[in-house]
Amino acid sequence: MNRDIAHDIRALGGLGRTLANAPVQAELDRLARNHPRWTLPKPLTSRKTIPQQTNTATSPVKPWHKPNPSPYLKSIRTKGNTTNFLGDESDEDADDEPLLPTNSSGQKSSSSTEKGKGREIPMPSGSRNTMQSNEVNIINEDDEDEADQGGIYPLDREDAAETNDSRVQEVWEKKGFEEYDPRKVKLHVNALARDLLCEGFNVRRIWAIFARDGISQERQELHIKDPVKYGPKLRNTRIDKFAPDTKTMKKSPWNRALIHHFAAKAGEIAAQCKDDRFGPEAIDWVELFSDRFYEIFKLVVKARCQPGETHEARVLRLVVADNERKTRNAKVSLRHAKRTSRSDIATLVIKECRKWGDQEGVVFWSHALLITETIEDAGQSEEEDGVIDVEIEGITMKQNVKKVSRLYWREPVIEELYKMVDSAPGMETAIFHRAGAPRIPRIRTDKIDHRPPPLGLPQSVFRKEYLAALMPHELAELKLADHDIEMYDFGGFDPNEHNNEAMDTS
DNA sequence: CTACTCCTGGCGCCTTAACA
DNA sequence: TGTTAAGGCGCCAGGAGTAG
Repeated sequence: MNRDIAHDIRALGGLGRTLANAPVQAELDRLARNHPRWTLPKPLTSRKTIPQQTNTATSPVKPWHKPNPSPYLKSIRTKGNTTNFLGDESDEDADDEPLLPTNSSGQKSSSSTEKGKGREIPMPSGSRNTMQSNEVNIINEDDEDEADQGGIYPLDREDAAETNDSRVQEVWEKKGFEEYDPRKVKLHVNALARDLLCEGFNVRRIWAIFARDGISQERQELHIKDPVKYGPKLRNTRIDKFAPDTKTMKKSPWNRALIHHFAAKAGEIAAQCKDDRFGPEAIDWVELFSDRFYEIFKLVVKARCQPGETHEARVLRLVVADNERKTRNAKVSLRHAKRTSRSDIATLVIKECRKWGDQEGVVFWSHALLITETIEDAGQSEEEDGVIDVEIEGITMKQNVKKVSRLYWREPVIEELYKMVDSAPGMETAIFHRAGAPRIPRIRTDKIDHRPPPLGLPQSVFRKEYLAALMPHELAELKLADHDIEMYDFGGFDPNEHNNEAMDTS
């Protein structure tokens, strides 16, 4: 019987793919329904009726994959409710004053004329590029020999002429059919904007744009005089850096025209998309590009030499800031990974225990799941790299370990619980197929992690001494939840004592 | 109070090394 | 060769802080 289960799960792939299919949300829904039975009377109102069909029980939806639409999607419903008479057409081309009339026409055929126009604009160094407008497609195909797969656009030469001939459009037109997925819309929107920006500034990454040269003063004066002829282009373009701070940079007419030019192109590409990957809602491209450019403006200002700062000091400042950021992100990622994998593990064991008819196992792992999803990412302890001495056949060697710190507000039995949860994949070989690299050993230390707890937690996940030591206003600020979770003392507890026939610990 | 600024958390994707 | 853990990278977005 166990062999069948093992085969069944291994057929899905390795542990990673197994965890990906853990129906955590479905189990949580079940807990929301069932769990209070043990400690509370039945709720007065049977609120959501959750179907106990198997399709929801096997749905891989995870609670941390909350529906999180892009902030640049304008919901049709809310818009219709509030200000429908203010004009729904404002999404594409209502921003007329800084917008270039050339691209608002939205014609693909106009690109050749714009291109011709682009060539006659005096460029500081790009006059050498005498590419014919007819040949652009051919040249592009030569350039794109490797780019059609991953959407990577080959970089132009440093001195290439600016042009409105965007290759992004062709690439996105060639993308295959994709089903409409509300959760993917944001990814597509962001990806299109990213492609346009990287192509426009001839960089591989958006963050590199800040290091590009700025647009010249003369060109900006020309732009003021004739915005149509001398406006920003889509490719090999520049930003206006003549500003002391981000605010002025944002107000620059050139930069605003740039934002609207990119936004219009993105809207055009999205409108011509053959499938529904961009969804039915209007996309506020101007807002999106404004935000992206604002990031670039910040980098431009931050990367400048501060008064009295040497070049070396500036480089050091940027490197240090970057490293700090990386360290922060690493910790955040780690806590999230801990939480998701623990919830996945608990959910999968629940599933198997149910198959085995192991009711105690279901209860145990339901508790683990409930705890984990209650305290979420913030309730996971941090780790830091460390080295310990281990003795192997009388020889001392260094071994890399992870030193796990201790959350100062968390109820200590949760740590005992997590010790068991973390060891489960190693013991439950029938469920978890462990191939590949072994985990780095975890050493629990007494180092205290003083991150504050998240708000709205139930009282029992806190260490009692922590709560007792709080000032009344501090306690109120925790906004403790109305409900509570039954806690169990796992100190010295062996979960496998009771159900050896179900747990394959050998 | 609103609008803007920007810090920090979140997350998808990738690479690398170790192992079955 | 395929799978895993682990870490890094790059981009994105929520929301706290602050100026007006």
